[in-house]
Amino acid sequence: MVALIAGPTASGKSALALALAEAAGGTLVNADASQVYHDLRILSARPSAEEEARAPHRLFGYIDGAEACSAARWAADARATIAEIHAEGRLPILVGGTGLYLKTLLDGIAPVPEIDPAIRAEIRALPVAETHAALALLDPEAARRLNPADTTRVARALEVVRSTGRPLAAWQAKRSGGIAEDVRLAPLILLPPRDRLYAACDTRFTAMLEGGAIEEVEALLARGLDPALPAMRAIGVPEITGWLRGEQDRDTMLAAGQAATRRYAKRQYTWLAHQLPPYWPCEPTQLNHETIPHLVTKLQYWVLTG
RNA sequence: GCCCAGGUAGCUCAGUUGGUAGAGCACGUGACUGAAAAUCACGGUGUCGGCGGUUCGAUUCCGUCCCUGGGCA
Repeated sequence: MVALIAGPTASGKSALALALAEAAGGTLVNADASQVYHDLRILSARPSAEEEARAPHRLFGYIDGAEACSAARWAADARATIAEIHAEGRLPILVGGTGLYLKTLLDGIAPVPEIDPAIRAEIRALPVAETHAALALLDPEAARRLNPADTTRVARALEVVRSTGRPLAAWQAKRSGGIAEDVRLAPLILLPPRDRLYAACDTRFTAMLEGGAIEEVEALLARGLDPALPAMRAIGVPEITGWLRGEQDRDTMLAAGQAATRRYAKRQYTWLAHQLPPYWPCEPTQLNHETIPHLVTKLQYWVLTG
């Protein structure tokens, strides 16, 4: 049995997961793409030391910011971690907001081999237009299918065909590594009212600024990392960096950080509402001290009854 | 009180030599197979400050009032 609590940022999923862990002897497993980075405690809203002391936490802050995680890497780590937790006789509780990571863990992903780092670096240094033109020669089908401005996907398609000699679509005909067939799942998707969620996003970014986010960015900048790394692109890092460099005033930076948080929550909302199995239960109310115990009870029942 | 400059989308602003208006951001809808807190697609949401006047027609011209900013007293 694996419990799964998914929801957009600032939906209160961590508090619910922690309460379930305490009630059911569970171990939290992070399923959030930014909370994996050690350098981002405050900006990724990772659980505090006090919260981590209340129940075992896994896959939080376990990757150095100088590295780039990926859906496949996280899913492999999560698969192994879940097996360990089961061996301990505890309940794994997946908690996070990165839909692609969860889908990869459950349904697997195309078994594309590692990309030659030199090819990847070369392609990412190119302007999209050139990448797309190169893709049109090596994988015309992908070039037609993808939007020419979609830098991430166009680069991915080109690096795959150049590094492996096969087009991406050929690899994607098959998925591997998913655990959905092997485990029983007790899922819950949190979809709180949009206005409440946005208010929580705004409050959250303000609190981060007052709670050490600036020092966190300063420390990150002191490392001199590539700005293209995921840890350097996390919400708040570019905004605070711009302010520290005097490119914008504090109010502008605050508003930009809040807007980025809201837009992120909205994309998660769309993803969770459309890309996950439609029969998964949803929780449409805002979580608070009254609703959390009720949901914990409900989840415990689902866990027990499978 | 007088003089200037403004008042157009949620915000910052363009613009219309008179034919009811458009950019960026915000916002909305959506896509998503190894960077996903990423990347991308589509959508203009509006008493053009109020009230009069001129005109076939006013957001545009005129009058007046209100509001904001600056200056002079």
